[in-house]
This record gives sequence, structure tokens and C-alpha cells, in this order.
Amino acid sequence: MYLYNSVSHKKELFVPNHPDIVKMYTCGPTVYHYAHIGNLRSYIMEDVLEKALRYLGYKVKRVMNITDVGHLASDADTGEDKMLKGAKRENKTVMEIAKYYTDCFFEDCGKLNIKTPDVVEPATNCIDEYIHMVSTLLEKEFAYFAGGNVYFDTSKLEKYYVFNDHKEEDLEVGVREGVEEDANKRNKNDFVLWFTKSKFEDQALKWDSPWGVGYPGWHIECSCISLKHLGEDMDIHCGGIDNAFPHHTNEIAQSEAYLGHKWCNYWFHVHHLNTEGGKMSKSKGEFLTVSLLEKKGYDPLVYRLFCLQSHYRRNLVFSWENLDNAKVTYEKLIAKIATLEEEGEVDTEAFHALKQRFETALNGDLNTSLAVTAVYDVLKAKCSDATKRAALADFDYVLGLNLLEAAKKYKDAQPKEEVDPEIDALVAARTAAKKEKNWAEADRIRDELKARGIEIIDTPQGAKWKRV
RNA sequence: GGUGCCGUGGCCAAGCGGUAAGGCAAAGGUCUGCAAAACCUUCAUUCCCCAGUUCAAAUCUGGGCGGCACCUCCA
Repeated sequence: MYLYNSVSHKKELFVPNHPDIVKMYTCGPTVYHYAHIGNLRSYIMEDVLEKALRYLGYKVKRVMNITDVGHLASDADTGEDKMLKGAKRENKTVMEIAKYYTDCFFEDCGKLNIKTPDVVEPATNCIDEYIHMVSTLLEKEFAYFAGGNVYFDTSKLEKYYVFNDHKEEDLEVGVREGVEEDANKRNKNDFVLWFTKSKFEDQALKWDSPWGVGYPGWHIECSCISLKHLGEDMDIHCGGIDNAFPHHTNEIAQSEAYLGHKWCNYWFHVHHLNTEGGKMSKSKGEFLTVSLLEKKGYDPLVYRLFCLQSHYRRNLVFSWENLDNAKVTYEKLIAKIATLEEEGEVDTEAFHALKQRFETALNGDLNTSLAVTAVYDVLKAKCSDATKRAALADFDYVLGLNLLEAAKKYKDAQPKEEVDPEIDALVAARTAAKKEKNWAEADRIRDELKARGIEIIDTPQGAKWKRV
């Protein structure tokens, strides 16, 4: 499999460190609010990556953190902890907020057919690990204590900017409003490993440490959680593109300084879902959640298909028009699959030929758009329906679109030999009216039934009806 | 200011040096009293612009223009 690696800026042949297992790490959500569908795009694409690897024969161990430690609030410099802000908003404790939104996150994932990673670790579970890593970094002199906080010293590294060619003097501090330069730092990009001097007096969660009561920096959780569950090396680290700098850059800095050797080989960054006005955010415009999609009548899997039709390294623009497009595509696709006969023999040779195209798509840097096209190739192929159904079931392990299940549901909802004397009589009356060319009466009956949730479908074999 | 990603028909989108996949929409047709559904057909001489390399470029190089992201909240 070829994967684009953000470190080399190239597609590289993927070779795991250990032939028997692929170790994968995903930056999880900060659980202070619902995830919006832009957040979920990353998790969908990472889910596809994991499943594609398994589909191609690898064993995978995947770890995800849950950020339940509060960090800087985003909306201006209100000096509030994000988690605490959520707690205040809802009159709950921080832990209640964390629990509630963690559950919501996995519920949304479930609706989108995103498999829960093998290990899910809340950041607050690993305080000892953070303290251990920070202590070691201090011993190795990669870290220093200043103004009450422990900082990582980026000048001790040979190469700090792993993803991009930044020059330190070109980086602007305070690009965003409300961000102030920390005078305790020795270098511009030094970052906090452990806080005791919080700007926020009401920091909700605090722990004792050798440097005083405080809480961990943002970056250290991912390093320690992955080390805890995946050991000293890993194959693929995933996350949204916005995390490449500084979050992932800092993770690499501290992890490799701590370990004394290379840590992770492949960096998989999912690009953003944008709205027409730019990056999607929780505070700007509509707050697009999975529940909102459902409320508006969209199957969450329509959104999954929407994501799959694009490529993970492309900006995707969300609009209701584009989602409608995906919705019709999904419905038509399912309707088509529903016409496939269930009985019959699977032609192994034809099956493998179809599978080949699908695998090629996945192998080419997870080209999901082509993988979806492979589904259409199946439908158009000259082979038995049983073969087609087998291929679709096979592909759906990765695609996660419930192709066959949804088709069965669709089929079950089709007009059948349901008997309802009253409705049958009305349908017969309409047929009679049609025969007499009494169109007004025929249409009146059709409208009446429609109002009762029944749709008439004229077929060459006569009129049928179904409940809508 | 610096860095990175990207720019293909009305919309989404593949293609990554060999002469423009696929989906949606649209148009025409079959069927129909009309409609819906279904099926069939059509739909980019051209890939943001300008140069260059090449027998050959959407694909490579250089220069523009435009969009987006990151530079201590973010997926």
C-alpha cells in the first residue's frame, strides 16, 4: 500500500516496523462539546485507513486518546479552560461533561460506522506517565523549569520543524488575537510540558507533581498514551492537518528526545471540511452535528459516502446542496443493489477481478473516490448477481456504507403482496376510473392515498402500492 | 510576513507524460392520460492563466493569478 507521508511530502510504500502488526495512533477529541461533522471527517477517513489495512491482510492495533484535561479556551482570551467552560455552560462538573461528550462522540461514530479503536484512553488516566516523561526530559536536559512551569527546550534538537521548513524568526507569535508571548520561554517555540502557573485561577483539574500542583501540557498526552499502549515505536500517527504544527511537531520532539530514537514512521493527516466561508468551526455558522443531519432527514451514512467520494488530502466543501447530491447517490445506489437476486453461484474468477480494482484503489494512497467507483463497476459487471453481492459485501467491510443491509431494508419497503381490502379497493377504483378516462377521479384517489402515506406505482403488470 | 496544500464540465470528483473514469444534475427518447419510478441515449477538442521541456503535458519546469490551512483552541 502506498501512503502519503507528511514528513517526506511524498507517497511512500507502507512497510510496518513489525511484519505481524501495524501500530496506529489517532488524536482523539476534546470532549467539551459535540463533535461537528468536520471533526468527524477525520475519524471517518482514519477508520477507512484502519479497515483498509485490515482488509489488505494486516493486523492492526489502534489507540486513541480522549482529551478530558482542559486546555486554553478558543474564543478570545477569556482565560477560561475549555472543559470548564463546557461545565459552566451546562451546570455540570468537568468529569460529567467529559463523560457525557465522550459517550456522544462514540454514539456519533457508531452512526457513521466508525469502529471504536482497540484502546481508548482518557488523558486524565495517565498523569503518572506524564510526570515520568517530564522528569526524564528534565534529567536529559531537554526541558527546563521557569516561572513555575516546565518547558521543552526546542533548541536542543537538531531538527525541530519536521513537517515544514519554518524558520523560527519568521514565525509570528500572536497571529491570533488573545495570544500573548510567554516571557518564560527561552526559544520562541518552546512549549509547556507541565503547568503550575495557570493563567486561569479556576483551572478545574489539578494534580500533584514534583514541580507543584498543576496539570499537563497539551502535547504530552498523545506521546505518553501511545508509548503506554504501543511501545517505543509506531507505524502510523493520524490526525487533522491542523495538528501537524505545532501539536504533532511537539509530540515528535518530546517523544524522540525521551526515547533517544526514531518514534513514528508515517504521518497521516486528513484535510479539512470547509464551509463555503472557510474552515468549519463550532462557533461560526451552523453547528453541524450528526444529530442535526438526522433531524434534517439525512442518514448519517450519506455523510460518510460524501466523505468517501472525495480524497482525504483534499479540502472538501460542505454545503447542503452537496450533501443532497450524496443523498440521491446513496439512495439510487441502494435501490440498484436491491434489484440483485440473492440466489445463485459466486463466480470466483469474476469476484477476484472486481476485488482487484477495489484493492488497487485502496493501495493508491487510500483513493476512496476510486473505491466508490469500483462499486459501480461491480453493478455494471457481466457476472452473476451472487458474485456482485459477494463483492459488495467484501468492499463494504472498508466502505462501511451498509450496502447490503440498506438494500434489504429498501426491498422490504417495496410494494409487496400486502393485503388491505380498503386500500386494494381504492386502487381498483382508480384503475377503473382510469379505464373510463376519468382522470380527475383517478388523480383524486391517488392524492387521497398519498395523504394517507400510500404511494401508487404503475407498472406494466398493473398498479401496486406501498406505504411511504 | 513565513510555511504548506490545492485550482479538471452546472455541482462533487478520478487521472500524476500517451491523447479527459465515475456519481449527481440537465436534455432527448421508451413507457404513461398526466406524473413518479425504471431503462436507453446525449452531455469537457479540453483540464485557472502565460511561457518552457518533450514526438507527446491536465500530468514535468518556471512565472503569474485565485482559494484554503498552519504559525501556542482546533479534526
